[in-house]
Amino acid sequence: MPCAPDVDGTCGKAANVASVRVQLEMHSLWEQFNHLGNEMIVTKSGRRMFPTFQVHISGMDPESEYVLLLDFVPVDDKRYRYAFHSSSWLVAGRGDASPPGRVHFHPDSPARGSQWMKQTVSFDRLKLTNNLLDDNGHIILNSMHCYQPRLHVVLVDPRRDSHIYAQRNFCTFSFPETRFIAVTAYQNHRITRLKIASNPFAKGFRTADPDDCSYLGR
Amino acid sequence: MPCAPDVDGTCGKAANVASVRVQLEMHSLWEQFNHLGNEMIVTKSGRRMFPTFQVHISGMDPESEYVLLLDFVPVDDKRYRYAFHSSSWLVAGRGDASPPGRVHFHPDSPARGSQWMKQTVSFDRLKLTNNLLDDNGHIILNSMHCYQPRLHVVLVDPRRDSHIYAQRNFCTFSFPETRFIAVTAYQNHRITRLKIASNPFAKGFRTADPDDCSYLGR
DNA sequence: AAGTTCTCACCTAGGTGTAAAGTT
DNA sequence: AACTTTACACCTAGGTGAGAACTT
Repeated sequence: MPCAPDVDGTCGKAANVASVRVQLEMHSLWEQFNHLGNEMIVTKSGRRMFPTFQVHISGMDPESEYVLLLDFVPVDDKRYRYAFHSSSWLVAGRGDASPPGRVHFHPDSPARGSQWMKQTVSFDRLKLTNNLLDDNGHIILNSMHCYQPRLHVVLVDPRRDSHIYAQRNFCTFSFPETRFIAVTAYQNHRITRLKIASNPFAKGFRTADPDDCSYLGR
Repeated sequence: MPCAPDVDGTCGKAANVASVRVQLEMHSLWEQFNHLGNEMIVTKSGRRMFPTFQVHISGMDPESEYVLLLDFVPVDDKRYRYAFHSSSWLVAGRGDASPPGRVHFHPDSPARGSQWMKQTVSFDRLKLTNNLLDDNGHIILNSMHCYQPRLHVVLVDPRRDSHIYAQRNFCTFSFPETRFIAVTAYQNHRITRLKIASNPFAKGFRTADPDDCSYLGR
């Protein structure tokens, strides 16, 4: 289902951002992870997300330039722990201090609307880290905290003093099914199994167990 | 040795292109290949160059934006063939019709001078093909013809009507030691041996022969 | 005979979870 | 006890020239 922008950017210009629509790719895979309580590994050197955050975009002005970026907002101010006996996440106290807030610019930015719209936009170069001192430009997250990824679409306004209008030139998209808890090691074994079953790079850990293929939904 | 631009772009602007200097990386490796008569494989699906065309750039305005691109000019209007008995290239007649002229934009283009200058700029994504109908954007060359790669540095002028000044906004760099003959299979066995000795992806063909390491120059 | 295409084993480069070891 | 780090085997993805097969 397409997602309408959280911020309405209606204004009189030929190219604005109000008509932009964004659809999450691999929606049903995200739903399966979200249903189990999704986890994403963070490491010192940085770890990719899986599933990858990928979207299909429509409604851009083909000739105008846009910048796409992703950030991660804490869902709450809590620290979590996993209760193995009940297979569930419990609140373990107040959240730790937020690490330096960073954004990940899609490496193709800036690009024209026609470029963004003609194929799936994939944020597969993005990496998550728990290293507060990271200087590779990775996204820094607190382990055992819950995060919501957000996509921002920014119209590059060629006019001088465009900062005056900047508030009208971007919109934000948030897909609740992409929420996850950052971890240094997987807690829920069902998450581990679904990652192994669906991530091509983990094929070496697959068994002949047909349950491993259940994510195919067929 | 830095290479001064072929085209002098002196003009009164704060940022121009006349002061740009470009230095070829892996110069001594290029020299060794050039000394033997360099060959580059072309295939239907596209083949990387080796050595890779890499440069170090200085003299740009850090704040201005530049586009970098590579093209390949025929050195002459001749077709060559390799004489195995004399281990040398001979003229085999007039050159074939030139394929569609293409340029390869460096994928980071456009970028600010500070970005281009802070590390080696590598054209390792560029691929050479002999397929006249290629639609992957690869550089199309005639096999058994000789080519000279050229680097163009284009200043992105933010002023309106910048096309009026466009002729002053680019310069071209040409390194004679990067010249080569396009082939579908290597002709000179010494070129083959030097490629195997110096290209990490050909390590599987290396023997214990110490000659294979001669390119190290030690 | 000369040049091109194709498949292949062998690499580089780097993304996986595992299990043991380390840390607090 | 709870969490993090590290080395590792096993993958994906794709860049090599060899050599056989194919084309003209």
